[in-house]
Amino acid sequence: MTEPFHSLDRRIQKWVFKQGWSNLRQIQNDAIPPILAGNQDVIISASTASGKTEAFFLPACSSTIDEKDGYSILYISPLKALINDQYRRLESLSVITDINVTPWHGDVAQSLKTKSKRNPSGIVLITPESLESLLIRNSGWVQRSFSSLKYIVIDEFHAFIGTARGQHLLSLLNRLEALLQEIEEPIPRVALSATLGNLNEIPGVLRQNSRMPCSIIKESKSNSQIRFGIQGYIDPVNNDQKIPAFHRICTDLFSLCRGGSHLIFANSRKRTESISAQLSDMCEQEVVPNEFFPHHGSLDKSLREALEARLQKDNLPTTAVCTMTLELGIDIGKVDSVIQVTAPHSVASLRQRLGRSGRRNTPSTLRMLISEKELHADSSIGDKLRIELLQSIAMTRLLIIKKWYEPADLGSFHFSTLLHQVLALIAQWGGIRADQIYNSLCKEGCFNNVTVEQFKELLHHMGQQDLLTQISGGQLVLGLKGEYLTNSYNFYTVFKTPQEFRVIARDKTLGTLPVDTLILEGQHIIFSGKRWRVESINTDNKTIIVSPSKGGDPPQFNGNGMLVHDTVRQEMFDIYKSGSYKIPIGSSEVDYLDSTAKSLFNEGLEFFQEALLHERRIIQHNDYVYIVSWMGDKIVNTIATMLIKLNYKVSIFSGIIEIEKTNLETVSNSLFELCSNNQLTNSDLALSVREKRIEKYDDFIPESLLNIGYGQNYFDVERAREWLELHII
DNA sequence: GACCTGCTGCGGATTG
Repeated sequence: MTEPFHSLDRRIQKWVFKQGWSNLRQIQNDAIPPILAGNQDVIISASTASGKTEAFFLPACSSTIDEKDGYSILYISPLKALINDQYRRLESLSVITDINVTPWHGDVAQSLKTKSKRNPSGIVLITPESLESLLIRNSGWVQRSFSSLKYIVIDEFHAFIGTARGQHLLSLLNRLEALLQEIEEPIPRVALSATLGNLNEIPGVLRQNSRMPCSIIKESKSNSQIRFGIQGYIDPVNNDQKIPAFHRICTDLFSLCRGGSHLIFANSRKRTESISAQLSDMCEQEVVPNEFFPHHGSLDKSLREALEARLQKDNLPTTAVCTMTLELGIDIGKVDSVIQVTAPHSVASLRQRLGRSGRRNTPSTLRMLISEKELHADSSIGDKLRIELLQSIAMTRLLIIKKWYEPADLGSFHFSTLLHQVLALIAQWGGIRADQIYNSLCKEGCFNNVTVEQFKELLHHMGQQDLLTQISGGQLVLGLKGEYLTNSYNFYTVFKTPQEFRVIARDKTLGTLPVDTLILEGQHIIFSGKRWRVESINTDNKTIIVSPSKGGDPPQFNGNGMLVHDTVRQEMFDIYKSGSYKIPIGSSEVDYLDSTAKSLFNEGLEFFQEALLHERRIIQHNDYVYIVSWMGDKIVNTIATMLIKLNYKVSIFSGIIEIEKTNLETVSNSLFELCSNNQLTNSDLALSVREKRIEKYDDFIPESLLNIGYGQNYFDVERAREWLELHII
């Protein structure tokens, strides 16, 4: 064992030996000195299953092992399932070291929480929402029982960064630290995370005021091998004659996956259901036991857990057809291969998915199955360019050669979450002055891009809606509406969830469907990878009763789009410009496309060259004008919305802007005028967007702030103008 | 043309 190991407490060393470990991993050794020192924040950045959790807990437990009064370690996780996993893993350590471990989330028995409340000590494993409820309802107890807190550790920190829930978490950390103010030194924050695109910016996210230095511990680059390939499919226009691409994809999936252990990522719950039902049918036709199962967020927990256990046990061949639910940190072991059907949405998520495959001594395997429409006289430019295949190729190259992935977007205002935190602070203290709220949340806190004027406007608007009211002496207290919101069971989460129906078969809950899904009695549906007939729909208790049947289609689940990054579109352009998708390794080139994908690529390339797209960004076809910018969706959205403001009829397909009933000259002149207007801002553009209420409390945000927040998230006027000046004018 | 996450205290019935 190495030098750092010997600085751990003897009881911790004993536990390590009992695990049968002959050595600590590199990140575990590296983490010991800064965590034992206890005078700095630490970011541990490494892939899934690399021993990050132990890297924190070994030194942290070592230095707090004899603390018996109050909690010493606060562990925060985005998932209840992860808390349960960690609790199991810490159990043996807690037996040897006599450190209490308390899981604390909505599913944990009240009795267990009450017991820990009477005698707080050791480690608490909690969700942000449960911590919020403790701060609002029990802040006095929190102040006492966390008064000797030594560490705050956040698991899966990458899952929080840039999101409303992440902003909530940061605000909670600041509020907790403010509550424990008698402690002179701030409490070290430790973030455990998957590798991040902009790692050097993360210390500033973890703590906004830099009151503590931050060490970054990074896993050294692995030399693991990757096998990858892309298979193309042509979806025929005339379905009577030829087999649809979907069926050929399923046939190939069946032969690729049968008998092994695989994950199929299908990008939407609807497609996940279709594919898994089709593969199950094929098992039935071949008279073999079914080994294909769906996994997504609308399926009941019991079904998902059964599948996770089956994947982990490894004794039965199992393929999960899944959404991002199997991208996260839940323990399912490693699989033989990962298959992506349709183009991935981001390189970052593709990377997480790839990390799920590759057993000991075998390379990670990634396959992509991409279908494109057969061309006809009226095919769109996007189809002619074979844009989905091109995006898949670009993402593969960015992941494998350039080792690039999207950095988190850190510029959002999060007004909805700010409003939530204003209410939470007032609820926590009973009454508090406006300047105190501003200082704690904005000036010293994580909403530091919000100005005093914007904050005043928000408070004023909240007052008008009876969310809060000012009493004599200047204190703010909750208004009637504010009382109603904060007393609701639903208040502790900052993210929005739709109303849902429960789907039940033979008294067993299969999962949930959004209330606005169009489902009728007697209809046949696919759900949970099986085929059903809808027997009855009960709107009072929000249930749908189904019975087994044949046939049916999966229901439509709703969702918002996401933004493709500039770098991905630029890579797509570079590939066509250079004319080759191959990856140079040494003096040779790796080809990873099958023959269909290759001919699809050549069709797209041919159109690119014929249309002179290597030098033209704007083209005309009949009375349509197209802008092919090869830029990310923020810039595409900005240019499209600028044109909509000038009353053009505009639509966007995969980053290509289509303008109806016009000509090149007219559009170019308009764009020139737009560029000469230096006054136009992102918020001005947001004015013409109708549906801007996206986050949970957006209904209570004044229109002006809504425009600022939306503009910041979806537009970039400055860079769009730069691009237009360079390429169009 | 997407996905995911989480949440209380109390009253009343039932059981040992």
